[in-house]
Amino acid sequence: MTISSIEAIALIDANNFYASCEQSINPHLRNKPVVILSNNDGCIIARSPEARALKIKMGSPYFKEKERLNKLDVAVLSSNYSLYADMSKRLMNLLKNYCEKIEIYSIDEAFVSISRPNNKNLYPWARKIRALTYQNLGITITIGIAENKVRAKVANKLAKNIDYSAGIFDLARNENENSYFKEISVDKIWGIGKQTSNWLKSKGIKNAQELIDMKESEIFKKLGIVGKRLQLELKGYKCLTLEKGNKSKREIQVSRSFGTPITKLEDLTQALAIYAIKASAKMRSQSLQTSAISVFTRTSKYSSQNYQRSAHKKLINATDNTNVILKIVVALSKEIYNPEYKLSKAGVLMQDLTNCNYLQQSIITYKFQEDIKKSENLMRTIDSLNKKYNNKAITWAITKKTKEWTINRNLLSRTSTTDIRKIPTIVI
DNA sequence: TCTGGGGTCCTAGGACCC
DNA sequence: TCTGGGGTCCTAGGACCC
Repeated sequence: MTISSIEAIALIDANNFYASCEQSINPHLRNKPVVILSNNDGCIIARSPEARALKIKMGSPYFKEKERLNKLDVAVLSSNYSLYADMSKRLMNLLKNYCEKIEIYSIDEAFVSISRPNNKNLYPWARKIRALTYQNLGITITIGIAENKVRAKVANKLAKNIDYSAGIFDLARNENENSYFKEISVDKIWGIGKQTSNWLKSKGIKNAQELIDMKESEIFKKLGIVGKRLQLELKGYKCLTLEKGNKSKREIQVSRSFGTPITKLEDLTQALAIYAIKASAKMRSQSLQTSAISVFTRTSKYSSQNYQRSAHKKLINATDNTNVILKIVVALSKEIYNPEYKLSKAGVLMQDLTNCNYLQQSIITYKFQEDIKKSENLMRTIDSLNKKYNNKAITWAITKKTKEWTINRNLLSRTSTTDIRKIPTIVI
């Protein structure tokens, strides 16, 4: 019989992920200030360390910063999600080889579990994956190690804040952890957002140590079970488990802000139709089907007009069929349209998702089985052609009319790792 | 002029039932 | 005439995350 070793949890994330990806495929950008813009070239969502040093703010709208960025000679790029998704896949595949369990938490972050060796020292392990990631992907990662998820997040923050940490920090290997906890402001703790941190501050709670020492009943009364779990994890108890494997999605959303606000029903319907086609393909790629479809639209958060509507439709049979979904979405779009408002954003949601491998078919529709089969084959063919020809092969006529409202992506980098035609060329 | 997108979890309260 | 209260299920919306 073996004595089971103590399991440690690490939170591994990539530093300035989007900016690092761009710098990794384009040598000219290395060691230069780089910022990445959100969809629609709206605001700044990632900065290289060099850009950070210039005090360029995260989340700041691009149009306000444009001039200054120009003056400072900062490279500005639209976000290139196919590049980031591909780099993410490579990163996660690498991590998988060096841990026992992995929960991919976001595009640039993963919780992993690893048992502590006899001498308890995980620094050599951490240094190894950090070096490998840099060598193979050109990306720097930070590793925070502790006993549970919340503390691993704290450790990761400390690894970033402490100069001599070299990107690795093991909270369980530190004696004077209170002094570290006093350095962590409450609003930097995972799970504490703006509302909660305002409340805590009004109670005189400013840092992680004070939160740990706060009366449990008071936290539970205000923050419920979520707050209670958070406090217990900070104290070192294990409340949150590692979600293993590919947990299937509960909903799929496709939504965008418009480049220019729209007022015509035609445009709204067209936009929603395009999003519905995307969402349907996304569902099929994950073997999911929807039984509840929602659409929504709204005016800009920053305009004087305030209008927001959504409409829903429940389905008797779950479906992933674009034709079926399009019909519903087009009908729903009429319900949320209002000609008096300048609409700035719209989207579709596929909810009540079920995995079609376990799907129940309603008996009423039995006689339509043949039609459904035919339709399924058609969808499969379209998906595979689009995969082969880079999403340009087949689509629905409604998407082809001229669009005045489409999003701006004026500063896109090349899709070097996912499109063979865009591979970097070397001139000798 | 121009301010992202896509998720999850939890809770309060309404509808309905007996 | 007086008209309870507990349980369940569902939904909208809040809060948070990256």
